[in-house]
Amino acid sequence: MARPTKAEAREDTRGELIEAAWRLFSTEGYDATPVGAILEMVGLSKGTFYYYFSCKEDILDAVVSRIVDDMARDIKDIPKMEDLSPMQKMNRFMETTSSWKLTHMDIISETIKVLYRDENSIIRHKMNMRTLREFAPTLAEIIAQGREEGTFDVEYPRDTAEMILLLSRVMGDQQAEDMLNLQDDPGSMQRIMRRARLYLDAMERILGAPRGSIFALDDARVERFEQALKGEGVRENDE
Amino acid sequence: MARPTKAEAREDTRGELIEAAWRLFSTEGYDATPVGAILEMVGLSKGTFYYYFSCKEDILDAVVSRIVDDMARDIKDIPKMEDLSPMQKMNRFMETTSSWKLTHMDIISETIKVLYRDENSIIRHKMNMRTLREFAPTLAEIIAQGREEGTFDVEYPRDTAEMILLLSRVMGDQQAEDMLNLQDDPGSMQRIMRRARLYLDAMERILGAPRGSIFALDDARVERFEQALKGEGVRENDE
DNA sequence: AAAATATAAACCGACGGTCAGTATATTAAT
DNA sequence: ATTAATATACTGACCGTCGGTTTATATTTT
Repeated sequence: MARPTKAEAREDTRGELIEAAWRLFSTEGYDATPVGAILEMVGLSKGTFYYYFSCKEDILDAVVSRIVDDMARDIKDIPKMEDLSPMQKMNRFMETTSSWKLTHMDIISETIKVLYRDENSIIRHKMNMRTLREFAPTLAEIIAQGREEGTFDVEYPRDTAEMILLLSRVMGDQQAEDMLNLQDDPGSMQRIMRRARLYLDAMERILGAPRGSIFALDDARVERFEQALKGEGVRENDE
Repeated sequence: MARPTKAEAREDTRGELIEAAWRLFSTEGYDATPVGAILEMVGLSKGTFYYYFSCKEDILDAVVSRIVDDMARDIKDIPKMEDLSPMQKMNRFMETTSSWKLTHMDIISETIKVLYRDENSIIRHKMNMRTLREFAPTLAEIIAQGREEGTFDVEYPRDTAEMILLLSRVMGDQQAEDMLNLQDDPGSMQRIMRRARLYLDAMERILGAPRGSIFALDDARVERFEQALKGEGVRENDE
């Protein structure tokens, strides 16, 4: 009734709470999830929550850190890959971030609906800030390498990196929005693709890279993307 | 004690509520402002609020609409100004949106601190969405005119307009953040300017416009900008 | 006089957060 | 080895606040 015996003790209570919180935040929303629901899910009582976290926002930060840091691991060592040219590293970077989303598409597309509700903009905002902080140095390094080799024509790698990241963020936002309006409007698929190319072109120009050098949207990827969306589109209808 | 007589009746109760709400949201934050505080400010009671608004979020929407629509009025007729070239219209557009911020700088810089707190991202998000919806058609029209005259080299005016708008939004976000760290770091002023130029350059490239054709950041403007910031920087210290 | 309008005020349930307490685990002292 | 002292992990009742509802009531309009 108080501290559990070693046998019945949890191994990673904090982690369990974070996981449960994410499950709830991404299905119900942040405001709509009472702290009590998180505790109910893992079978603990109110007090325990405030033993591990100082307030509700604190566990949101933890949730966001966990997700973003998970993504960050995959890209952190791209600048050190010596068999890749800066341009290839750039593409690898783009691929990795976008394919992370693709791999998690099944989860994400269900989640997007919730995450992109107005009231949940705090979740997106925290993710955005964290993503910027975690990804910008890596991308800046790639850009700096490219500048030294003459592949990119930029003055300030760090600022440019942030701008590229920010651009790809708003692209993601728009695509998410488009995907939500997908079921009825058949032309929206083309709009998504058109926009994606527009953004990719913009990034090329910003980097001063040759036209077509960023190809994160090759045909195979588009194909997979369409499949994922179609699959979801069908599932969408039986609500 | 119930319905006031015609003599003591308010003229625009709803408007008063919206104004009071904005005053509180922008100084205390959205979550941190209880509905009751808005009523207290205008001297009304709970029931009245829910007579004019269906819920708390409803008055936030009203606040946002009022502000954005106010800005939108100044730009809506730019495309029809026949004495201006598309390029000039583009610059006028940029000037108007950025100078709106400048004119309201005294209010804004105090407000920014509140608005840019994580919990208030819902306010920013709603403003962003509304701004995009209200401004994009106008900007798209200007771009389309420029394309026909050969000034701009773009394929999709509407998408490009949205992208430009989105870009200037993230620029604004970054500048706001920079301004918050202004008091201690003296180099941040230069960073703000450097970034602004970076973004303006990026927009030029996206539009396929000649280098230097967008000059929303001329010296006079920079000067005024610096003054406004300095003034605030001083006031900042006596907290 | 009836209906619609504009306001008051008491009230409700849910939620975030606090707190005093409790039982187990661990470490240090004897 | 035993005991004392402290740290850890957790409980659950409780509190204040807040968004929102409901009912009442006085005034205007029709």
